[in-house]
Amino acid sequence: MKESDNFFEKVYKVARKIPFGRVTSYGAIGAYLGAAKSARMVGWAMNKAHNLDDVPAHRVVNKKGLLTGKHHFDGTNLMQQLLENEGIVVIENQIQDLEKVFWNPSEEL
DNA sequence: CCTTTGACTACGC
DNA sequence: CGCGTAGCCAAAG
Repeated sequence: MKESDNFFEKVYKVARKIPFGRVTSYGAIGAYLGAAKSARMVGWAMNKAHNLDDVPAHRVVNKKGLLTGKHHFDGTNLMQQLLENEGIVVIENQIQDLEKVFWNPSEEL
């Protein structure tokens, strides 16, 4: 393993630590990584995460709790189903009670 | 090396 | 309240 991959590596690391039934935002992860303004980079890392099985990308949503990345899963409601499976209420790609299920790595990790 | 992109976020109209 | 634009940053082509 190479620590040089730290950016993506950190993203994967944090993403794997997301507790069951919780979600976080790209910006929150980015902030934890020290790149708060690079929320997109987190998304890019997630894109590579497709190669990895350990990254629960479905637990990572945008700041509004919107399942923006569901199009990258399989094009259907798979992401929503996964979240609902964890006890998260999702309606129209929008996570309900976001504040209850939101997991902030900067505070809880 | 320079240009494009991309699963974001904030602000403005 | 929905859409557009701008700012942001790093990787891929």
